[in-house]
Amino acid sequence: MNQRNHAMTTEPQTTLPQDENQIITERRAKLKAIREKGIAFPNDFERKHLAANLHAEFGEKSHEDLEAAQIHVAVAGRMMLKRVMGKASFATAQDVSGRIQLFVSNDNTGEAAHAEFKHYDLGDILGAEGVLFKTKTGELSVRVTKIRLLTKALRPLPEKFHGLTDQEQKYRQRYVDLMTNEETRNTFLIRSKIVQAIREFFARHDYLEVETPMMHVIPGGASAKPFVTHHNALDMPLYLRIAPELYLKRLVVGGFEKVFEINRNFRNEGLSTRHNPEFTMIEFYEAYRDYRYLMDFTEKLFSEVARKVLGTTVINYQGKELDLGQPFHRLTMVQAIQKYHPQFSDAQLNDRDFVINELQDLKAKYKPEDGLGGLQLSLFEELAEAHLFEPTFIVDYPVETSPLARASDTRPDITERFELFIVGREIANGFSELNDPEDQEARFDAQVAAKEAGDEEAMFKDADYVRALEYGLPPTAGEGIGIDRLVMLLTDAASIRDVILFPHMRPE
RNA sequence: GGGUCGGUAGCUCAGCCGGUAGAGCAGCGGACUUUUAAUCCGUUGGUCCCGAGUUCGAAUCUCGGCCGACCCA
Repeated sequence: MNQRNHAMTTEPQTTLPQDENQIITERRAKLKAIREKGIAFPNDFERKHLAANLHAEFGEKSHEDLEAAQIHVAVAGRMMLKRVMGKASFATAQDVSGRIQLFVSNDNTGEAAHAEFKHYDLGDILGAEGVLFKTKTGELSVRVTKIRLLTKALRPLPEKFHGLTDQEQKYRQRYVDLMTNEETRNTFLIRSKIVQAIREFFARHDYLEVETPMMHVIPGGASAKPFVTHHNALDMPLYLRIAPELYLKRLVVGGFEKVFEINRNFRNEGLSTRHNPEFTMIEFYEAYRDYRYLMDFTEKLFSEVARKVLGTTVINYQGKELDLGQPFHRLTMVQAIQKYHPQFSDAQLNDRDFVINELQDLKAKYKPEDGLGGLQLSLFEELAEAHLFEPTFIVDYPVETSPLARASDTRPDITERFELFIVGREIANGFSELNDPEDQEARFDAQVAAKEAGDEEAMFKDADYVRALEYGLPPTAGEGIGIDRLVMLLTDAASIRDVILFPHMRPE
């Protein structure tokens, strides 16, 4: 019965425009001929060598040394370039590590095999065996004795010199982008190294890596609109998580005193060069620490990751230089506003009416019901945020916009919270955690009231989370870092889509 | 949501003061045994994003729409 239900649901499907063309037709005919001769997609070629390893090991050897050594190799890869010259040909094969040149000739490969090779197309995947040698110009190459077509490519590669440049196609058909653009491959190699370096950092600090639910009954831990899905068996709505925060802190309650999770969050918001609906965050929590410790810890993390991945802490972002190895600036919101707008006095920026006036003059978005802190935050976002190019911690966030953060002991209207801005973008958010269950419950109630008053991004009340706090959360500090934005910074990427393999796109 | 730019051959792009579409690469055929985006000769290939309007005639001008990139909110 359930199966019937499933069968009756509409299956998502994609239909691509009819795009057969002369080239594809030609290649289909070639494939048909290959099928008629035998196995068209063989899987018995034994690849023994990678291009980059061969260059590293034998690239410096002389022509004579190579001839004397007679090094037999078996390489495989996609044919990216092809130069046919009658009785001999050159081809460039690309594997995961790089490229190696193949020399195919009547003399070494045989006339029949060479004749067949001439009909191979750019993009085809080849396997070749032969002996290493150096060409006249000194390029390490394989003098091919055997060559086979392993996979016929039916679709042509983009133009060989410019590669794929159309941004939309680079995102939609990332596989084509990856096979043609070294820069794209490099971006995602760096991304992988960044994540690896982060894991190493946390492992060395004795953190436990955990996985908490992606599907939440109550979406919590951030102020954002969630995606909704439906659980059939339980017949109830579920929300894709907007943050793992509340679950990670439950783990600290349970006694895992240092935890982190690197995974996706989902926020049902617009798309931009800085926003993708699913994005990767690391969140981490450590007991018996506060937000000041986190700031120092974050500086260490960023400079270590940069040094490991790029070999330096000095990075160039969109033509401007910054150093992740220097201590980051630390400013309050008011100080940050004054840094770029010194005409405002402390008295003015602490005058509610004055701030509202400024916001109105700037035609800025703000919530009129906000207290001074919330209004200052709106003004900060309007006047200062985009200018914070060098790493800067902004501190003293108002209680009303920080419902999970511990309030200051000296100023009850602000929290022990910071956000880190680099190149004008928010990249991290951390605070001393609110571990007073009664205060937390009151803050949730205030959020619920705001939601009922129409604030779609206000938080839901999570009663079990309050119950967990009632068992006792030790004093704890926690932080989230946007991995995509960090990768943008370290790969000099202008758009978040450039650092996400398959960014969200409107369906074709 | 607003602004700017763009959508022409498989790819990279010309053509856009209206006269019915071009180059390079890729493909196909030919020459060429050390090329490097090989070169040379020949050649196939188009829903000029979609729709409407203006006009004798629209890739080109006008309007509407779709899609994308960038900037702004």
